Amino acid sequence: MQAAVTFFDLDKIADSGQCFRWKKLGRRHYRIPAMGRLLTISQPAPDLIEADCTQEAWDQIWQSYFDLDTDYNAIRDAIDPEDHYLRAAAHEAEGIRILRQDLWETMASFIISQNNNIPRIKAIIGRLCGPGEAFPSAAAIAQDKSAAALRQIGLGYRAEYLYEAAVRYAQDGPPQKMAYPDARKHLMDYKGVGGKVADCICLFGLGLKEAFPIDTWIRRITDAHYAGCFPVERYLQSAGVLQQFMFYYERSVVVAMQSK
DNA sequence: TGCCAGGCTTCAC
DNA sequence: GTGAAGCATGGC
Repeated sequence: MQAAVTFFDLDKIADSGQCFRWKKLGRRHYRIPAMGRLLTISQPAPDLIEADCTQEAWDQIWQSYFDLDTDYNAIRDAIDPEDHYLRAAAHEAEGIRILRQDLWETMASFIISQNNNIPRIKAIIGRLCGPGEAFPSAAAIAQDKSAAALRQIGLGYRAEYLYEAAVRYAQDGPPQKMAYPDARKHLMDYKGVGGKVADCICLFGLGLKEAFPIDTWIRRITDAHYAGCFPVERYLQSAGVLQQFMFYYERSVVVAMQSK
């Protein structure tokens, strides 16, 4: 099927550090294992996508996954006109959307992400999934794995965190729908989930855009451009989107510098 | 070799 | 509540 899109760039989303299992097939062309399915999608023109799913599946699953009901142009246009750094970041990051990903996969992935780099996160998650390309459920990890087995695929000290989280999540099931402050608090009750990882889970797994994850990159940005404190109160329902723009922008600048 | 990576827990104060 | 040490691993 085909669909019209706006503010959408597959390559930028893939390179924005929120998803770790997209497989690049070519320019703006990916195989995406997500939501218990496998989608092949390409973007032959900026405002057009082609995907190998039915219209019904697109409407019911992928439209939500890509957050196509949110007006990202409006978010960009609401940026403080005096904030030149943020405006530049939003311009460079045009097309990035916050994916609404499976909650358990997001939780597990960002537990693995702590004090880690993106290529290695991808490699570990690849070994965790194995050849089947399906992300193991919490119950599957709780039953079939052990902390020692997780260490063997490179999780390091995070192995215990992931194993304990799997056991608990398999037992309790996903949390009830909660507002952002409660959801964040609930997630931080998991061992190995601190403020930053909880915010990533809120943002990418629960669609709570108030969440504003502060990692080493965002810390550097806020220190350099915002006197250590980004004005989240100005952007209540979109702070997480802007965080993602800045994260992408800063990293793209550094990568461009390194390749010179 | 030392530093860094989408940080967190623990412990001292 | 804040601050520092320790934590696995691999790339640079």
